[in-house]
Amino acid sequence: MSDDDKSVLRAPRGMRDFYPDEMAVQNAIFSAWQSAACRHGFLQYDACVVESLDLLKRKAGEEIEKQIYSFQDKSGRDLALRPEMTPTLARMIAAKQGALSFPLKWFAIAQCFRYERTTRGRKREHYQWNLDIVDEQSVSAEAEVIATAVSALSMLGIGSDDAAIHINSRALLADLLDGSGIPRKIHGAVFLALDKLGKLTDAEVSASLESAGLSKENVEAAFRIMRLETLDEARKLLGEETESYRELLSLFSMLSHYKIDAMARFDISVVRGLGYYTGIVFEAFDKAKRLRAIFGGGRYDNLLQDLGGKPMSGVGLGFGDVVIAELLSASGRLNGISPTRDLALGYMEEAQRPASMAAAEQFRRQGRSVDLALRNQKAKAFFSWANKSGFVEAAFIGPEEVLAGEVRVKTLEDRTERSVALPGC
RNA sequence: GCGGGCGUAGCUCAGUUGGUUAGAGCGUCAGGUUGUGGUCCUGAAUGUCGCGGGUUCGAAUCCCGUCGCUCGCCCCA
Repeated sequence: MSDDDKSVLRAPRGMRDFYPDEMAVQNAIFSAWQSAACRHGFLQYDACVVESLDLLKRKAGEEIEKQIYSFQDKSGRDLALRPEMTPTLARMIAAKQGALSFPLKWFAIAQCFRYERTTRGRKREHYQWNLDIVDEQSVSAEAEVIATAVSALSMLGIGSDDAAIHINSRALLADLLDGSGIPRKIHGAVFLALDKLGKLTDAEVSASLESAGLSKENVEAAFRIMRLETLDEARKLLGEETESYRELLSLFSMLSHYKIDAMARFDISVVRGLGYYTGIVFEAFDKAKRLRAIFGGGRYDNLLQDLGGKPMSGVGLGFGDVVIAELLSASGRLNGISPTRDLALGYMEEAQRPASMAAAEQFRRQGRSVDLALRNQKAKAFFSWANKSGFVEAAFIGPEEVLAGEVRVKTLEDRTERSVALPGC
């Protein structure tokens, strides 16, 4: 086979196929997302995967723009595969802002595309669970969104031993920086430095801060802020209880009422890259912090007005399928997940096919999932196949069964059998 | 965009300082006589050794290029 022949057998770079075993895992994740969202009163929506490039560009920086899968349709329209769901959500809400009742709680499971180098935990295509609460000012929105995500994690077997939610507030950071006399213009540089703190040496970080325009005193102040470990320390540095501080305090209190405060912690280093976050931001990580963020999100204030809608404050959360699948796999929680195979039905001779079909139909009316053999086969071959395919039960119909009007249904795991009457033909 | 590692059977990999028809395990399929699976035994199929070029009497092995995969960095969902 030549190179060309082989490459046509592979999915394009960064894109994924889901064979049945992998699809079962994917379904388990989707179903956890879906039922957690429903339990928390979110309504599902969906939208087209293709968006107008113009809409996506409004929100994206130059760097992100290069990573958008864009193309022209045959009439020359500039279109793109959506890199995230939020612009679409904002568009849908802005278009019907007068007709919708707020605050609204919506969720979507959206396939998103990003043209970039693939790495561990990051493909060019992924599914992202999006939770949004729009037009609610209070931190109850943050609490609800976080609690919903935690609920999904717990359905997948991930608890406080495995993951932690790191919470911060951009507003609090801004207050702290203001209080230290660091000009607004260069707050962004400090946000960037926070992200680098573990990766670069302190000397390198302070050098980059200085080159961004911070004075020596500013850099020292920035380091005092970046070293904060608790909310209480932050309050002391602020010298007063700012609104941003009280919001965080209130959020932690709400999380404790949901009994998920064990998973939550204040973490000054969480800033999130996305430009549109304005208030509280959060990210969930595996305990060992070996993987990328499991989910992340925060409060945005300007999203709707940027699209020409009425200003509304919202909270959003994005939870991708790739990292959680890696975490589940690393912690051995995928072992039990495989395609559901209920009852296998086989028959010895072509003559038993009609009776087998009638029996299959009877079981199916009872709501069972029945895989009826497509051709007759030997008993040995049939049971061997049924066993390795992971069926719960198997039944084999030969002349004797048809004559007796009865078939033995065998439970494969313990080899016990029970008799079931065949329907009359 | 920058840097590291790796491409041999469906999968995991051996393959000695270049030397005959390239191997193992797992998996798959078929058999071990009469209609019941996980063990065991026997047998079988499958590779232009990623691709192209070069060096050589001779290349899976050495060199160059290329494509692909992968892991970091940058950035970010």
